[in-house]
Amino acid sequence: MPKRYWLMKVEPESYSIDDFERDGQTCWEGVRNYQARNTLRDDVRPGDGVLFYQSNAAPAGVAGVAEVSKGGYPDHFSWDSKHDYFDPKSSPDNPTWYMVDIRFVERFPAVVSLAELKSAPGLEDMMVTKRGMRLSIQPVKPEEFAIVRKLGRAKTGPAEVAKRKPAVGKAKQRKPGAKKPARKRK
DNA sequence: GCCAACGTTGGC
DNA sequence: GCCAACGTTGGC
Repeated sequence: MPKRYWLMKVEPESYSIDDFERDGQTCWEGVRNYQARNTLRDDVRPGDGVLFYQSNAAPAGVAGVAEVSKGGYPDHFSWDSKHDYFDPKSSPDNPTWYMVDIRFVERFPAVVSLAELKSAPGLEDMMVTKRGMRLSIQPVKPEEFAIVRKLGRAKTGPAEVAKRKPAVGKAKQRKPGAKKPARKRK
């Protein structure tokens, strides 16, 4: 199976690119939509490329790139009655919902906004640019992925303007850890 | 906060 | 199976 590409939505209020960069890895869970579930369960494979999209944000847009580190597996939060996304229909024997793990790859100096995606040549067919598109995981064409990454890398941001302080001592060691929901329900 | 566009639910 | 009501998503 050739490498595929996806756009995954996250609400930064729940889990932002900052959190992701710090954690290095996260599980992307909380999907409670059948079409998205089928994609996670059947199509998403380790090594696939991911555009990390922040929705409900100002501006909404792609904040960076990730890679799938674990393909679809049952979303155990769905049968945890204390969890926000608990679903009584789902059980370990017969899981209704699936999730995947993603690994942090890169962060753009600034977000590639939805408006930019909509006006960029070559992205006319990207699902996320369509009105009313609510799917939380969307397939992305390899060419589209490349264009978005190029736009993101071409950005300048605070990180480039301000000079970075040279790292001192050893890098902070962080264990990629136990998880935080990708999205949160009020 | 507004509100349009979705997806789901449930009465019939 | 239809479809109205309702809850959610998500840009702005």
